[in-house]
Amino acid sequence: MATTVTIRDVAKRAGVGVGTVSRVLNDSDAVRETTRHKVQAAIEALNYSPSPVARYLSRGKSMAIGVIVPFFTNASVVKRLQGIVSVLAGSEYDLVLFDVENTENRDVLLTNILRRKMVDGLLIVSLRPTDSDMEQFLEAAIPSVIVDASHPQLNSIVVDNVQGGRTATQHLIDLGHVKIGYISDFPDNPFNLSPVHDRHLGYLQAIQEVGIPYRPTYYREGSLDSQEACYLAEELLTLPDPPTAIFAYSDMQAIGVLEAARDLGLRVPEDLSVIGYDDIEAAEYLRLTTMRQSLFDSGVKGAKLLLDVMEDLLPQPQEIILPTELVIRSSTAMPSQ
Amino acid sequence: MATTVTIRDVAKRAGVGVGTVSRVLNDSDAVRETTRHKVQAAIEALNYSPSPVARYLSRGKSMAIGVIVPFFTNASVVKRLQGIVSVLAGSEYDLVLFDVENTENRDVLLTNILRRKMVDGLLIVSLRPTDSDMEQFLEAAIPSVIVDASHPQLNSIVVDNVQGGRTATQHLIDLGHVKIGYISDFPDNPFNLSPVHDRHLGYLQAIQEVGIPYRPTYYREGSLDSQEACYLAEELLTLPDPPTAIFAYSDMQAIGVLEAARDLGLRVPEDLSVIGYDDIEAAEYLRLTTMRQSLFDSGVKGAKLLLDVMEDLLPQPQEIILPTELVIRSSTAMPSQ
DNA sequence: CTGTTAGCGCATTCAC
DNA sequence: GTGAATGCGCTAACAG
Repeated sequence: MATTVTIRDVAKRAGVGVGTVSRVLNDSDAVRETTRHKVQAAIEALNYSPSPVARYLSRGKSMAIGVIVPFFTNASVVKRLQGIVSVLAGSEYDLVLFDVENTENRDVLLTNILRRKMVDGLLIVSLRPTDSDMEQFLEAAIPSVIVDASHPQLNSIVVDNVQGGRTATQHLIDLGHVKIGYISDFPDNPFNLSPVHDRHLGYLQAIQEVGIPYRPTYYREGSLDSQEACYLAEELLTLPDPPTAIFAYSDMQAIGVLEAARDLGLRVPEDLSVIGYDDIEAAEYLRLTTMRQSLFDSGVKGAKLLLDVMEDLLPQPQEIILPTELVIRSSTAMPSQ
Repeated sequence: MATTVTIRDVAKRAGVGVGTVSRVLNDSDAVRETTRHKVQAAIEALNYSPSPVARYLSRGKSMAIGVIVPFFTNASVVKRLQGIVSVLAGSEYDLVLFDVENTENRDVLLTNILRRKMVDGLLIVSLRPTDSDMEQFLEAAIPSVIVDASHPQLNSIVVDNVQGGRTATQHLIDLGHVKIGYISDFPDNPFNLSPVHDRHLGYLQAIQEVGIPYRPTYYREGSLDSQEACYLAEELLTLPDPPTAIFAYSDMQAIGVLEAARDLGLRVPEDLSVIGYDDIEAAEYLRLTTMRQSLFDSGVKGAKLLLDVMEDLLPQPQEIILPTELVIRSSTAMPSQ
């Protein structure tokens, strides 16, 4: 039957004590070769492998890393997660995935994970801990890294979104655009305020730098959803004096803008320039000009940093800033007139 | 300090025994109201929550569901996973994610997961267990469900890929195409043989049904990667007598075909019709005609089935067949001449 | 070097 | 109803 074989069975079979078996399991050096072989033979014979759970209970380590992601349906989040998976798969840690879809959910999750010490390390994607969260963090003392958000007291992997927003807008300006619309994510999104704020700030800085006045009518906000962005873009494009270029907060939204243009019979880039942000895969297929932030790489870097922190317990919170890069494809060009 | 608060602390604080605390934790009915309140107060005061690990050890359940996915970078796999996440997030189970990138990896993983009983249930995506795996499955007796693959002895969620392949090809034929290329995944892919075989079979059936001879030159195979598919499509399209339509095994590959057409200055659908399979999100943006298989839904159904199996221990392996649907967009049309 | 023992935190009998 | 004792499988500290 499937009657679990325990360390005791192995010990008996090998004619040794459980302590010895435990030693060879954790390859302690203090075991005679002959004994080690006997034990290993017994392990083979019994087809034994130790229970990670019991090990955890006894040792206080779960050998698991928790990954908290918001809106797992979001393309850029998935891309970051892929980076995380790629490094964790090669580690000895299991990856426990938590999806956060709303704020209540979020709080409960964080509290449980932290209090119960369910994991040895925590990777938080695109979510900024509140100040009250921080107490729990400090209390739980679980090594953590935030990807795409930051907190002074926590390790984080970020990009300079102000700069990114500036560069994107600057690209449009360089092309000769003056009437530049901006489609944003909700800035009061309870999850991850800074990137949406920063990117918009970059946009503002760029236009103000060259003396383009800010036109509130050119600003729209909605969720990270191409449908909704499409709708917002149509609003912008049917204005009496519509923008000749639109900067979208994310590629998903830029895709919505592209659809709006198509629906309205506008050619891109002849009649309308569109620039996105992220460089998700679809951006390439659609030949969308965008600000690339190394999504996958942010996951890789975050996971590696976490692993480091878990080993050395680096005392100082690190903040790694990843570069951002303008990728010019075929969705931006000079305004037609 | 972060000194974990245990059930014992709660018991002491409430002036009761640990047994009683345990009872209210698992809301056993056999507890007096007043006592229950005392205990709950203590729990609140101490900010206590039980350790899932200890609970597991004592009860034999890990409260975790393992999800094994191959090539986590694959868009359709991600989509299925999203469906799984959406239902598991609402359950009391944690989701432990395992990524399989090669066959050795795969075997080790499966063995470990099964032998160690790390999880209470297992969801396997797009991977078919070998016969030798099956021994382990039966031995471990862990409730399992396979999504997008099947095995007579295991629960599974599948689509009829032969039918899907037929329908896709038939659509091209109905449009008037005769010279129909096919770009496949590797059929000797060690992971998931049947869909790639089945879909091609559907293609063959469809053309033979109407008397179109099979032309081996119109067949190419490569990985599920748009780059590679692009290359293969260029081979097809630069043939002396090139196909007027191409059926790609997956949308990702169809996207590669689209790129090849663009590189070659071919208009889609005027000069070339392209049909994909899956209906991933990008397919919509690109207005790609494709065979939709409800990726997300397959994850949802799989997770739900697993949950059911874990509760009732349905003895009979279920096989749920999901429908497939032709989605006509703008990448297919009549051949130009 | 190696056997024995005492927990890890909780669920579960078993008496009271 | 409720408290005390036992065990889940393993590690670690302690003798020998």
